[in-house]
Amino acid sequence: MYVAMANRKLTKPAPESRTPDGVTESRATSYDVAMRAGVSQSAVSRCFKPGASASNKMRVRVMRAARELGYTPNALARSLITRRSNLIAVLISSLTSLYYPEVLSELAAQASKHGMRILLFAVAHESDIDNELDQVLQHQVDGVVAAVRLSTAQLDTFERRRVPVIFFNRFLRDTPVNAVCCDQFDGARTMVTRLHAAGHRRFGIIAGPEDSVVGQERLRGSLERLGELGIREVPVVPGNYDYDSGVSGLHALQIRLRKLPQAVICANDVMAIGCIDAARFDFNVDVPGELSVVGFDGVGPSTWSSFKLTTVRQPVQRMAQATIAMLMDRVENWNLPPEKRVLTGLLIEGASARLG
Amino acid sequence: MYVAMANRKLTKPAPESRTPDGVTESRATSYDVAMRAGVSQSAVSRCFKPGASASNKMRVRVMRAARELGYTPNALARSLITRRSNLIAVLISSLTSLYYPEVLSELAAQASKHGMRILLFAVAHESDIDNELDQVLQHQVDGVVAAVRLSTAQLDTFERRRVPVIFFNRFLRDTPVNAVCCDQFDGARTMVTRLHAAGHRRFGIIAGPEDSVVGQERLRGSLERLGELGIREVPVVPGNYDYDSGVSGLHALQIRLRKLPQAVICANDVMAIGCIDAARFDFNVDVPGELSVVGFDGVGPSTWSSFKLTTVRQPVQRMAQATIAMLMDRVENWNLPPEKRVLTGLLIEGASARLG
DNA sequence: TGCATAATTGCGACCGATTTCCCGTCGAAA
DNA sequence: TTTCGACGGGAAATCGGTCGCAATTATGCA
Repeated sequence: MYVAMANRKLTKPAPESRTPDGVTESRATSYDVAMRAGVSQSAVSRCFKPGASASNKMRVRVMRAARELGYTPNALARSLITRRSNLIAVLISSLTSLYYPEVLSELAAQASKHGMRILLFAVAHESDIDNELDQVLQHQVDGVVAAVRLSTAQLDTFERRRVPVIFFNRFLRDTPVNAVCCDQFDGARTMVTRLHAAGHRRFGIIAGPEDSVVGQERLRGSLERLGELGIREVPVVPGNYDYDSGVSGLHALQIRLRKLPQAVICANDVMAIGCIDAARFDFNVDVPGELSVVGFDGVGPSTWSSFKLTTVRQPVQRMAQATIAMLMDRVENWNLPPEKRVLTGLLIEGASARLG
Repeated sequence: MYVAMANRKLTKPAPESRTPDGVTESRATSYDVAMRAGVSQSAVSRCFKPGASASNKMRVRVMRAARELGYTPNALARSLITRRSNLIAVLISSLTSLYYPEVLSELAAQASKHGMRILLFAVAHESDIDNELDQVLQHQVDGVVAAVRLSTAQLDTFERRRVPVIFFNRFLRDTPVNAVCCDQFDGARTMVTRLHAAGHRRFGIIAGPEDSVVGQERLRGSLERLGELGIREVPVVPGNYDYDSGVSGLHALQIRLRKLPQAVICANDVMAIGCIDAARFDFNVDVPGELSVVGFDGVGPSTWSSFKLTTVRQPVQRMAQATIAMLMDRVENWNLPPEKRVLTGLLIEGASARLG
């Protein structure tokens, strides 16, 4: 059997931290393990690779030496040569919302199943994105999950470098991209249909930010269906997805209409909750008795007794699963054609709207 | 001037993706940039390092070539040689709570300021931790922020590898560790003092999980102060931090006492909210008129009009800032002694408790 | 027992940077 | 015009792994 690393470059000075007994205080490398086990360095590498050929005898020796030295393979070095970092960049904007943490949590769980880790990029402002994207590229991530807007140019840089990108709940119009979405348009139509069937005629809408594709789809779907049902001139007030804009949204609607509408469609749950609170505490109006309020997302607090929100719940878990699955497919096989997977939301008949 | 990389290993086959004009379809390396700019590879490296010496002339040439090729330095290769990954591992348990996403968001923002990225480890079950820790080590993170429990053994593996660990809002008893905490004990005492001063005498407590140091501190502080004020035999029911256990907690207290207490101290906001809802909808009792309910954390929904929670808000932003600052100090200088930084929570006088 | 075949395992190139060492060049002082 | 120091920038070692190739050993079968 191979005895010692006689041919190891002698120029390498032993680090000071290396103690006489061969147990290093700091990180041990595969060389150290090899030396201690009396095998070659490549043998150590093989022992740590599941499919590789290695005799049982050697495997035992190496593993023992590794344990004694507290050896852990260096993922950086591995990634450098294999060109696989096992890292997924997740680009996310407002982690402070109620919705995204749930998404992130599911993404992390799914990624973990595939042996991937998540490199988090929480972008506070849209302007920061370019800086962050540069970091994404530098870290050689295997793929990207984007829950933020990306320009065509930004998308192109990933395309050129063959880094697959999956959009989560948003996409670029007129560009073939990979995306997993919940069908906001359809969800909004369904919601309107139900409200209309229950007899509501005077509607008000608190929309999402203009730059939110999800919000715009929810708005489009609502307006289209309302139009089909013969209801036009629906007042739409802007919102930015937070509680306060739900509150101020209802006030704005009341001012616009000179009275409250019968039903308010909010572009997300948190605004719907704000709207309910405004109705109850500012206008002293009963929900759903005198006013129906609906939202979108199905976040945790929507089920709280105070709200029992009528909403369209997004199948976050299935969406995350689909996202990671699509991403992994494209990590393995760069050439797969762009694909959009659209899941359907589930209408939750809470108690914040009179549904007949 | 240096003309071409004549001495570059000729064994390296030109990748197929490399097009004649030198613009690669895939990733460009510093060699490619060097070749195009007509300089050595080391020169390229220097141009990308802020402090390095390089003439203006060269800098311009290199940067132009880099731009043309879409070159981005490879962080893996850099980290391998510099032994700095610029990665911080964040170990977090339940991202689905209302509190942790805020923490994560702040940590990410602070880390970004120091040029660090966050490698996210969302541990679903305590049993997964060892697996995840192995991954943490493999990825050569520069430091760890732990918002989960770690055993002494687990902490030791980091210690041995000289990876600094900062605990966030928890710590190991009787072990010198780095930690940033909010003074839960003190916060609880303050809260009790105020409630007592307002005339409350019959208390109930909905505690956190037994394995939550934070929850136990809040409990200890509450009980100690209550004892000092002459109030003993306070009923304590267990909870697990979620809405439902706030609801069931109040029911349990009612059963235990055969009537409702005057004030319920909940180990966190979400349970307090559940408790309020239970009071209102299950017991038809007015909060704070007939029952005072208080929580801890100061999460977003605590300020909603439906709850206006009286709570002790944690200075999350300052805590995150302190955490990252401590971590970076220890990344630069391994030898700094263990330190605990304890910040004080802020009592928010909402409207869920009668405070006199 | 002998030879063909299969299973191990060592060697060395390579991934893409950083950094030290060292030499050539150029400007300034004499 | 000559000398010396500062500065610029090339060569090469290095980080810690992976993997193709070839050599060596083990095994199978007649």
